[in-house]
Amino acid sequence: MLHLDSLISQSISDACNELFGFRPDEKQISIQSTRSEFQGERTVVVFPFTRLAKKSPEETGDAIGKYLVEHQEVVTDYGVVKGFLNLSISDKYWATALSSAVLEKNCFGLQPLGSKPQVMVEYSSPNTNKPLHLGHLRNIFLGYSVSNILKAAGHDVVKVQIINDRGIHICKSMIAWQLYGGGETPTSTGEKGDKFVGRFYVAFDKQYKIEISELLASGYDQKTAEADAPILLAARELLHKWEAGDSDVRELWSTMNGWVYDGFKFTYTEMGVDFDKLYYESDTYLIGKDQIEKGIESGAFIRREDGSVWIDLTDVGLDEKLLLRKDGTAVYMTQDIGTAILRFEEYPNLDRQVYTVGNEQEYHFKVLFEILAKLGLSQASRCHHLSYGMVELPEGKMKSREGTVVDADDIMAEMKTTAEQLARDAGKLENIPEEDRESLFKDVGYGALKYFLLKVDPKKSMLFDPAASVDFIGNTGPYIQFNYVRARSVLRNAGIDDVASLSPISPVHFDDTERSLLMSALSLPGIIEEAAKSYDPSLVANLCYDITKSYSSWYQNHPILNEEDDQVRTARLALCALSSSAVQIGMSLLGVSMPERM
RNA sequence: GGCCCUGUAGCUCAACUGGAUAGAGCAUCGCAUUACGGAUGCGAAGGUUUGGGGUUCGAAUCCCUACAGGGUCACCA
Repeated sequence: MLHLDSLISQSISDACNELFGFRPDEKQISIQSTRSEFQGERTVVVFPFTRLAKKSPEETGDAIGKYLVEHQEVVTDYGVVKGFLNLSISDKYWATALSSAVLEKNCFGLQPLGSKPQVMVEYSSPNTNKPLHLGHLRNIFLGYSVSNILKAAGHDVVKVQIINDRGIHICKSMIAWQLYGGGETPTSTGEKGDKFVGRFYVAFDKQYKIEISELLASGYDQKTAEADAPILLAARELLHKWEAGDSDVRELWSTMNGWVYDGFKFTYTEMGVDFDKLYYESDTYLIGKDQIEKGIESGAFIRREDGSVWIDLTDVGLDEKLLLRKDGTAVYMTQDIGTAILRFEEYPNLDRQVYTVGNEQEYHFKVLFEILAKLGLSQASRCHHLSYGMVELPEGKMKSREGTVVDADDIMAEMKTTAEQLARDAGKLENIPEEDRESLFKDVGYGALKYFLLKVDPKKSMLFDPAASVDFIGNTGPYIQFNYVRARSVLRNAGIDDVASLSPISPVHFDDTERSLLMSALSLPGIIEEAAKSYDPSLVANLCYDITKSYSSWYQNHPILNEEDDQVRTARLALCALSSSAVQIGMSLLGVSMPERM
């Protein structure tokens, strides 16, 4: 909410009280931007008051408008159209709002750290056997950005990742490496560690399929063939040895995981994201098992005759769910229970926990939270699944089998090259010093990618069109960066070192274009708050675009440096400064860095 | 089949959470350049918000229903 709106809202409440003898509650007072075809900047919807005021919408609006002009100095004029009260705001208000926003400089819209409770955000948490792909990019950028936004809104944020470093899937690539690896390592082959291990995971799958079809040919039924394929049995054997602490198996396990981590680390650094703490499933699954034992004692869980442990959630409309296999080994859910509990123990001040995980796991998290509740843990209500939709390609879903998976490292490299190519085509290359190029192309290329993935409402599935994503015009990251660069250039040419020196700003006349630009930029604090509440970076992305579009259009026909009237010139410089810093702050929340030149 | 999500311009997305004549970008067509950075700006065209009911001052938004698409219901993670 605009600061302005809270002033107006208060006065409306007073007006209703004095004129009609009732105070509307906050939710009834709806203030929005005035449509451009009408006079004024803010519009109040008066319908909610008409019943209690016992007057027609027009009369009600007129009475409130009159009251506001008399009692609220920021309101200079009003007009009533149907049930809508349009308010004109004084130049003086805009000037002071601009002044104080400019004074805040790089902190505009940011709440003091720790003014809100501590929140933990989990994101990324990839399968360690598969290289990162496009879907992970959405997850990672989303989680990182939500963390930034929560921090900006004043929360103390802990960024974490759960590493699924144990389990049957890991054993699959281990057995494949033992069988076909011939002792090679990422160093010996020159491969990126995660890709190297991923190759063996694929090799496992290939062999597994061959063995299944052989078994089928010799008369097995599908289910038995899938369960009894020799290579799968070998992987299970490894899992047992691992759980028993066999030292050879553990050593191979930690070596191969090390390769994967090295590979991921490279990609994270390239993306500019980081974590405060890593949780490893191998450390938390035992806690989960303990909890399950407790749950059996308390009667929340049931142990069946074959030894497997289950929870019955049919009473809350879910199914029965397996918690421990009959051989006593842990499943995915087991460690998730342990991890959730461990986190709240380790961070006693933790208010809530946010899991950034794709929407295909909505059911899983529903079950998890329900289990925590059945265990009698109050944390259950403080867990939130930040669910996001899939990224689809023009030709449909990504399928590894069909080779349509878009690899994360590949797409990032491609974005960087495209940035360079476009700079060359635009003839901008010679203006950029050699030593700055690498980081500039990363800013622009990765910026385009991050913005492209974050501008869409997270919960919706989205289409990734490679051609459109590398486009640098229209609603794209580079378009925003470009206009930022131009604005910064104006400020440099004006010789402004410290934008705070522009304040105070005299109440010059602001025209419509200026008012709407100003309103856009001033809404940053409210948008940050809203984005933090709804875990939605797209709100911030869209605001950055709005500000940029307003700025660009304003810039086209409002001279700044060439303006002769000193007061107007200062006001315009301030507007330029505010717009650019608001955009810079917003984009940084998305994890996009803004170049000074491009 | 049960449960969950989605359906807005040719395409990709918005719409301040129930507010005025549903807005942007791309693509198409047209206009503007002695310029503080044209990787720009302005305009035209493009809509029965999947169909049908309902709720009310007012619906893309809430309810019911039909249809279409996706997800999920593993001793996988």
